[in-house]
Amino acid sequence: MEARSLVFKALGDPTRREILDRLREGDLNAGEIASAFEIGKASISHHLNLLKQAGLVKSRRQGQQQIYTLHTTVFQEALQWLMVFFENQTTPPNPKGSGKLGENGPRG
Amino acid sequence: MEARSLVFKALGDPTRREILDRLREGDLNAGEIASAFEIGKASISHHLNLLKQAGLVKSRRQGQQQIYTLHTTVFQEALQWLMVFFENQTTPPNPKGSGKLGENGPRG
DNA sequence: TTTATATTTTGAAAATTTTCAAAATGTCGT
DNA sequence: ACGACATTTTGAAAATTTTCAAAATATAAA
Repeated sequence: MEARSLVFKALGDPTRREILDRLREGDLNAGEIASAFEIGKASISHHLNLLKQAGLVKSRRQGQQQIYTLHTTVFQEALQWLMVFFENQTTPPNPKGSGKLGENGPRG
Repeated sequence: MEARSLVFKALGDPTRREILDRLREGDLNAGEIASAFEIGKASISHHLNLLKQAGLVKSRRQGQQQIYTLHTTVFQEALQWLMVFFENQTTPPNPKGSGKLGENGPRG
C-alpha cells in the first residue's frame, strides 16, 4: 500500500497511538509494550508490525528482546502533508477571508 | 468514536484524501466530487459522511445541491498532535543526538 | 401535484482489520 | 542438545469498512 495511507491508517487506531505515546518516553521491548494493554501479545505484535510498515517505529534485537524505537522521519512527512493544506490552499470564494493560518499566513 | 481516530482514519483512505485535495481548489458539490471517481455516488456519499464526522469538511445545501467545503480547524489539531511528538519528546538514550528536528530544534 | 434532478439511506456482498489461541521461531543459559 | 523465555506467525472467528444497486428523501420546475 502507499506510504501515506499506511501512516495515517496506523495513526487511526487508539492502541497504536498509545504505543507511540509510550515510546516517546524511551525505547521499549515488545513485552513491556504488550503488558501495558489488555489485549494479547500476538495482537500487539501485529500492531507493532503495522507501525513498522508505516515507518513510524524501528525495531532491533537485543538478546531475546525486540526493542522498539520511534522513528520520527515519517512523522515529519505526515506533518508536511498536512501543512500543505494550509500553505497551498487557493483562497476560497467564501465571503470574508477564510485563510485561517494562525497569526501569520503562508509566507509570513 | 474519539475525534482523533476519526480524523486519522479519514485521512487513511486515498479516495478521501483526493476528495480533500480537490476541495482545496474550491468548494464542490457532491455530484462534482463523485464524477471525479470511478466508484458510485452512494460510495462517495459515504466517504463524504466520514469526512464530515471527522470534521474535515462541512456541507451546506444550495438548492438541490449539497456543497462541500474544507474545514481547516481539525487539520490544525491533527497537525498539533503530530508536532507534540517532536516538541515533547524526552531526549532518547541513543548515542549522538537523535533530535532530528530540521535546522532548528524545538524552541529554536 | 406530477416529474426531473441531486443526494442520501438501506440492505447486502466483498474485502479488510482486529483479535485470540496455538504453534513456530529465535536466543540464552545449562 | 535441551529447556526456558520472548516474540512472531498461523489459522480462524468477530468486527468493521468499502462498495454496489435499489429505494427513499429533498428540492426545483412545469
